[in-house]
Amino acid sequence: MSKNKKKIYKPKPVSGFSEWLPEIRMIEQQWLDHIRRVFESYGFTSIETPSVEEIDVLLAKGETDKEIYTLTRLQADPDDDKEARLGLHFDQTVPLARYTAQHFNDLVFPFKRYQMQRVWRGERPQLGRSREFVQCDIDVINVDHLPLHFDAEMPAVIYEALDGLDIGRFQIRISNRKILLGLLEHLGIDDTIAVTRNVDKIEKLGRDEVHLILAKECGLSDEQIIQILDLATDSVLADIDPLNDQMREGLDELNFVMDQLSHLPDHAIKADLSIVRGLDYYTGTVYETVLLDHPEFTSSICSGGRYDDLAGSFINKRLPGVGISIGFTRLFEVMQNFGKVQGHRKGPADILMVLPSEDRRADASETARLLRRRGFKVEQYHAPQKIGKQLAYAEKKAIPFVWFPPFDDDGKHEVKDMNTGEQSETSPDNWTA
RNA sequence: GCGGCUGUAGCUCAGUGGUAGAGCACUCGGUUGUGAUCCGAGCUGUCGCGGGUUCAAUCCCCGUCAGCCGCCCCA
Repeated sequence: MSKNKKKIYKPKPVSGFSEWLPEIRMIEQQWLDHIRRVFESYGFTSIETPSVEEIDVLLAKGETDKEIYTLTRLQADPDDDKEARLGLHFDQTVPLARYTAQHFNDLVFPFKRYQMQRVWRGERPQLGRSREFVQCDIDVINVDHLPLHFDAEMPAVIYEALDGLDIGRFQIRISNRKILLGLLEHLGIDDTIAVTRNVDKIEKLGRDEVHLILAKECGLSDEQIIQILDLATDSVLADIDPLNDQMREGLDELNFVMDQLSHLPDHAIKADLSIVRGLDYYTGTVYETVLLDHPEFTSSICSGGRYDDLAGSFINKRLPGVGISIGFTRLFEVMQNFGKVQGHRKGPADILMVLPSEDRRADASETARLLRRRGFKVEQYHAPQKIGKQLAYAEKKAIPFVWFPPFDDDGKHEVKDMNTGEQSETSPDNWTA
């Protein structure tokens, strides 16, 4: 006898693309449902844009360092460049800009929208950094002018959204780029991107290390650096003297936002001038969020900021906006890694309906329907196997109740609580868990 | 994109220059309508892939791919 082996493709995960077992997925859905409810409670409306955009759209803001996955047909003629070049979106802000410009006449401004979709970046994956991940974005966009109140609404929404998840304490750190940029202007420093990018690393590398980098890479004098680092690490806003109008404006805005958020717990909100975000399209308020109870994970799990003109590349209108984005997959994956996400239920069913025998199937189905109509989630066992087997199935799937319909015409309904082992007579009309 | 480490069963891993093992998981059984424990039996592998050295390679050498970690960047 020869083993007639069929060729099987050994399944393996693709790095940076995660998938969960049913019990974990159930928790992920609960988290997403919660976030969605909070977003909607503030009046944000849902949109969904395609996974792909034209490459030209994705690059409209001149971002070249993002690793974009492109989309081509396997059968495409490699010499045929007439095909539209498509790429998977790497964030939800660029699609939002395109969407807003495209549907400008049909949208109501200020346009408050939320978007919870996957995005793709061709990066090297590691814990908290995937190549495919879900972001939960909220943004508000208005025409010409966007009131500063919205800058304060963002952290308020995010606080509620994150507070409902089991992630321990967290801190939303807020700053305003105008403050540091004003100082750089005052000091006559032009290469603001390099400087801000390094100031952003103060917490990670320490003040001294950043000092060295700024001297070496940006060619700043000790005096300049000390002024910059003093500002970035000074957390008492009232002590800061504005050196020009830009700084004054930034300080006023930041003070206003902090003032509006005074109802939140102290630890959850902090003005932190070292937060500047490496991205240069933010023009005012900026946000970052860290997990206080898990300091070993230092990256931000929720960031964003204000931009003066979202869709300038797509429409001849000035559309200022402010937005913030929960790095959902990052957060979920990291919390899983810390053992904080533990699935118990392997399915949604509350009740497993036992099938006593084939000729009792109609009766079991009817009982199940009755219970479903009363709002219970009921799964029917598929075959009239031994009761022990049916119970073992409920046990494995962690279904909390097992329902025994009558085994014969004179029988009674019984229900068994799988946690306590207790079993008692009942009726599908009035049973409650 | 750069650097370090690692690839053996579905999972966690052990092992040897003479083509492999444990635990867990999975399947079946321990007779009637009741799970978690226990006992018994069974199933599972191109030892990541390609080449080299050797009578002989899962083991040694080279390459390659993949994964993990750090950097870069960021959610």
